[in-house]
Amino acid sequence: MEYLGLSEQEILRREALKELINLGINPYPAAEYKTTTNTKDILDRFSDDNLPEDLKNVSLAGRLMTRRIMGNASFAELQDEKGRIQLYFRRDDICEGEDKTMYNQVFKKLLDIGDIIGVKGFAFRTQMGEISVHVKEFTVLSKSLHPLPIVKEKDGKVYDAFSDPEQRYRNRSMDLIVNPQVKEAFIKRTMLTNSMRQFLNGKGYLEVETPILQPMYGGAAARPFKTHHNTLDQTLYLRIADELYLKRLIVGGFDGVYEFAKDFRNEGMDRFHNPEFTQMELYVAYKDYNWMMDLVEEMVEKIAIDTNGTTKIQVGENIIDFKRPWKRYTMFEAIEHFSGIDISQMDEQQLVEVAKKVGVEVDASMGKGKLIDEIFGECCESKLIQPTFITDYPIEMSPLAKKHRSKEGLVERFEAVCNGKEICNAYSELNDPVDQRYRFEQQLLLAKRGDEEAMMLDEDFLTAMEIGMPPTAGLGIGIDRLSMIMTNSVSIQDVLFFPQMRPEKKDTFNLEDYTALGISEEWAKVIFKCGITTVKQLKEMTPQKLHPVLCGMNKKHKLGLQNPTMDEIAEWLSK
RNA sequence: CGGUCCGUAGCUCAGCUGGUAGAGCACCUGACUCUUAAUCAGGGUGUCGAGGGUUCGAGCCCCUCCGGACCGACCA
Repeated sequence: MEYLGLSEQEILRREALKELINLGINPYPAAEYKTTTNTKDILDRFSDDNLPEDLKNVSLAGRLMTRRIMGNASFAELQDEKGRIQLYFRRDDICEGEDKTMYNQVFKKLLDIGDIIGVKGFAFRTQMGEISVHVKEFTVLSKSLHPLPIVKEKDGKVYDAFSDPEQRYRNRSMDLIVNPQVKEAFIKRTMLTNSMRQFLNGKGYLEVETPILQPMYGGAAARPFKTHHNTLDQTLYLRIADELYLKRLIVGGFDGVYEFAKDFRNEGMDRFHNPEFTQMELYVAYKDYNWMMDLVEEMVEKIAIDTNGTTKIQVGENIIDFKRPWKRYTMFEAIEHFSGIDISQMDEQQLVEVAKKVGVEVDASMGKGKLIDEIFGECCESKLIQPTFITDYPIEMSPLAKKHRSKEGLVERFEAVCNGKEICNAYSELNDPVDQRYRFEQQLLLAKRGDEEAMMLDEDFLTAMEIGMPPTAGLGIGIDRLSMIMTNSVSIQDVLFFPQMRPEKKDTFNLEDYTALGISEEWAKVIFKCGITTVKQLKEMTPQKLHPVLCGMNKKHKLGLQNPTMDEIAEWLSK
């Protein structure tokens, strides 16, 4: 009964599990398995002439990935976190006495690909020249009941790769086991954050944590996820940014704070967007955006070297070079450079004309700033492959950035664009509480015009600013986007372990529906498994049709149930 | 939300003009004490994503739905 719904291979593995237990072998032992080495260590340190002493007696553990059985000797491959190594088993080494069970039964019959075992033995080189471990003793550490995809490789060419994106994302464990390059991308992502953290700590900035559940969302233009706190009987939002909290800490007297923040935006999903994503935000007192540009260049250059050993990164068809200094354009310069149109002196009506000309869909809710941003997006962004700073944005788009020190209508803001996508966003932060209140009020006007993403007015934040915030430079840098570039990934899903997916919809089994017809629990499950998942479907059957189906299932899956008679089935269907 | 494509065995995929579900690997039975995509001899293990329709007959044609990928919209 318990095997119902399982494939042949899964049933066989469960039977092997029982057999192991019958032989007195615990397939899931509790005790620590002491290892002395790992696959990579052996391969690195092996020497034909002068084998290190400790490799003459090794203990290591991992997952069995292939087996090549040749009667009384076998080769297998063991995979651990660091890699793979070949194992050599001989019956008479595994079983010293007359009892050959450990080899003939346990190794040959009861182990499967995917099982986790520990082995003891010695390192050696085979006649064909492959460094291997000659196994003297093995221990089952975890029996695998679910078959793995079988991926074969020869001369660097991979056969039967486990490549279906849906399967891979839904079953990331499997993906990581059989696709080593997937693991590498995630290791690189961690190297990236380690590198960034090290850089920031080295400058003396303090890593902090601020609320993810916020009574009011702000710091970015986006739609939030909304939730509710029962005790407070209050609406809370998952943060879309942590900017407004980090600035309160600057007000509080920390001169450099940063946070690796999971942010949440309730918007579309595509290969550049996941509803939850990671951003690093940094605020440093007494600095401005020019200073911050230098910091970003220095930091990202270091990250490229730390993750890839070079400033030149292959991304798709392009080689992107993060070596300092990066190109810098003002936004107006960039638009003029790529489109030949100088919009720096234009009014809103003229901008509408330009926007239409370059192919932007214009609607009434768009202010001057939005129009300029759209024109930039259309003309420039995708053409900026090498890391480039775009500076001096229109004030309407940037309610938290300080007015430009010399250019009317602009703010001291920059973005770094790379491979056609924004990777960071930074300002000389607005610290004038009067101006900040005015900017929030302008946002409210935009909201009235229909801009769904206009910011809310945050009184608590304004109070903090009224206490007095030092002049401050702020930065937000997209960790997922940067990881995509550093790992040459085409989709954000390749740098998130568990990207958001729609849940698989499965028919739900409702036992009472069946027992109400006088069907036993066992047979109800069988009927459900046959694909008759509703009572309505069941009623449409005839006893003549159903009887052989059920008896067939019973026989095929070795359920050992008493087959129902035709009359019994007729009775179920008649109720 | 719109367009294009996809969903068949544990995995990768084939399946013609509608006519009894196929291959490789995996798996099962057997052989083999240095193999490595091991090999050799046998064995097909499947609600063809779900539901409905057309038809004598549907994996294939039509409709609806579910899930996914890509492009676009939206989203800094």
